[in-house]
Amino acid sequence: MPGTPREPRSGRPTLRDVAEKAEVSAMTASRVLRDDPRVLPATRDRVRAAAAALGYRPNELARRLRLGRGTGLVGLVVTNLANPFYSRLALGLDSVLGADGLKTVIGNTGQDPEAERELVADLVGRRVDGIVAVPAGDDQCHLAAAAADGVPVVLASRPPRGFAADCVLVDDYGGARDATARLLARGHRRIGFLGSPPAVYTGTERLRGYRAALSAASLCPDARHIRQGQTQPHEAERAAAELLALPDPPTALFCSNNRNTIGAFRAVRAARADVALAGFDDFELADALGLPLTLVTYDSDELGRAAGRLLLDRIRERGTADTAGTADTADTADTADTAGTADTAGADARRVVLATELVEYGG
Amino acid sequence: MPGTPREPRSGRPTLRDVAEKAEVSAMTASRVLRDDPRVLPATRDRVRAAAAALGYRPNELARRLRLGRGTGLVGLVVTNLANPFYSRLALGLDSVLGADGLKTVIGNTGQDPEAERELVADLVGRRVDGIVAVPAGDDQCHLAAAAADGVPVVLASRPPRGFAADCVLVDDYGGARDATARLLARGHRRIGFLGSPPAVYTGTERLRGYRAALSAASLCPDARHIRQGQTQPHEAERAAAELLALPDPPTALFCSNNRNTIGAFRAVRAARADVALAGFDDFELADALGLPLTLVTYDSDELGRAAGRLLLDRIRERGTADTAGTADTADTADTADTAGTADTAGADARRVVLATELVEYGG
DNA sequence: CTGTTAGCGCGTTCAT
DNA sequence: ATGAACGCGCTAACAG
Repeated sequence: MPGTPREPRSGRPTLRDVAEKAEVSAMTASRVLRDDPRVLPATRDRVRAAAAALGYRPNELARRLRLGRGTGLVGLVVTNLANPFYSRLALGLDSVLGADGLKTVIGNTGQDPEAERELVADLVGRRVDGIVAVPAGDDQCHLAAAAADGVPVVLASRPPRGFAADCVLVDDYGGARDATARLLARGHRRIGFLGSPPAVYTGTERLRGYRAALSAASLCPDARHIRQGQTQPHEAERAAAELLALPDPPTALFCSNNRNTIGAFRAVRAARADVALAGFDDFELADALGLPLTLVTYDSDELGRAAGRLLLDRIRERGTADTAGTADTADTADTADTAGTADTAGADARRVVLATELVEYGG
Repeated sequence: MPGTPREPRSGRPTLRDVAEKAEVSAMTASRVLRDDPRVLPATRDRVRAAAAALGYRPNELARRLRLGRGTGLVGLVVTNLANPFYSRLALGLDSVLGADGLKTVIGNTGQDPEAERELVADLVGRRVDGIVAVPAGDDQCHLAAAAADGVPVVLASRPPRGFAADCVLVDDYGGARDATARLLARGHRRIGFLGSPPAVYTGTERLRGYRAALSAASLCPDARHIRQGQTQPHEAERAAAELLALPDPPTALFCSNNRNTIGAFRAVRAARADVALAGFDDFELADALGLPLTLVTYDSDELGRAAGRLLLDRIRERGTADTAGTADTADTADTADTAGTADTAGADARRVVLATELVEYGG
């Protein structure tokens, strides 16, 4: 005979084990454990006892496979979980998903685009019910592919490029503009900029905001005062130090994220320079640095929660829509071949933008 | 007829779809996609083309179910992912697991013991291949149950209570003792203690270390100078302020974690008091606070990596051991009833302890 | 109320 | 080199 018939399976007790022990069929056991009412109380108790004795836990995977309702898993794709920004995102996301019985699978790419591709492919293979991603580079083909495969995708902090997907953004432009404007209002005229690599969406948006504020004040930003490309505080510190060493150094700095703000702070303090500091992102102890600091803040947990809500909507949408095709009982057989084109029906992509707020520290 | 025979299934293309399109049997398609060599190159190409055209992705879940080799998922149970301590743990863990093709499922309990129970049960139901946990309270029954169910469990930062499991710890006692000893060496005699609730293992171990240092200097710690129970910086700040307001206040404070250190720092600065500060856990900007600070540091990523390695060992162990029972072809049927007792065979529980180091900031 | 049949998507075993 | 049957663990549909 092909399969080994009734070998004492290695691992955990199965539904049939429970059924045999309770001397009922697997079906009855299944009903009991699913709290199906139409079961004789006596039988129910026997089954429950058997299950308890065996330490039976239903195999959620097999069940989901049978039900075809998805895995109850959502993939989270980020570059660096150690960054508080991402860990808060993860937390906010998980809190919303968890309330709906979904679990979050983390995928840390460490800035590697190739790792990101593989990760997304792996998640799709695992049949996650959805993906929340903060893509590292500007190539989002893998996400587009996943979306085309019918996996709901939500982007956080960056908009989709080249395909349709929901996203939740921060008001990068407005926040940066307002913070820069505040420096201008204090009389600063030479304001430097420290930011992430140009490929990073948030960084360039914030640069746009910075430029807009300068333009509004009829100022032309000095190209030598703009430094992009710093990812870590020590890189930012070095870049800031170089700006401060210029013949006519800036009297204020705007930093496009907390890594750059912290680096700039160190440089300014080391140089004992009288330079005003402003930056995007709040961070712990920002108020304790002994330097005046203007920060653009926002609710970073809400970023994750909003992403979670968008995703949940799409997941539910997919669950109910099902076979709501246009033509009914179509028998034109040759159309079957052209299947496989994106199934991104539903409503158009939504975009949530989180407001920012300016706070002043130190002084 | 029962099951709807050949309805155009809703979701994604399946192996059979590929097979039909390539005009081969499902088996052949399966072989091609698994790179089985014994297949005619021509057939192989047809199948590959069909798969590509359909955008086919093998269902990893169904595959794993069939193979019975587990899900490739590992559960991580922590109280607060927003705390850098836990996010680094997650990162270190995921880096080790990812190299072996395993994915990490996060479970954030938010200090709620009940949530922790449910979470662990859910993870077991999902058939994770293992669990890494930092239990919140001292009741670890749920973890013990999981372990008894045959799921490898590794504890991080706290030892198992009431059952056998691998764990990776930090040298809480030694680190706290050394830091306190350094304060003593500087001439301090009244040293306060700020720490987490008594139920937290690390907190009480660090308290033990603090006490040991005092004893070694023939000092008896003043009970009024010991404050446990602070979880957040603002609670710690308040507690520290109360210590500083005492008739004969401590001239130095030892804090059992970074939440307490940060709170204490704020209190000391607010009071402009000349109080020396020491604490467990490093944190960003600790060097920039303008106050001398002695910190007990350790490699918090390594905590996660070590946990990952321990877990991987156990998972592999379980994979190979399989049916290595003692008796062969045993037919003594009545022993089947007593199944369900812990299967925690393998080697005895291992315990990894991470070394700590003292660093001095500020000054 | 309970048992039988069938199949989710896949891979192993045996046959051709 | 390819295909048929069977089962992983579980449940919806139909009997009885």
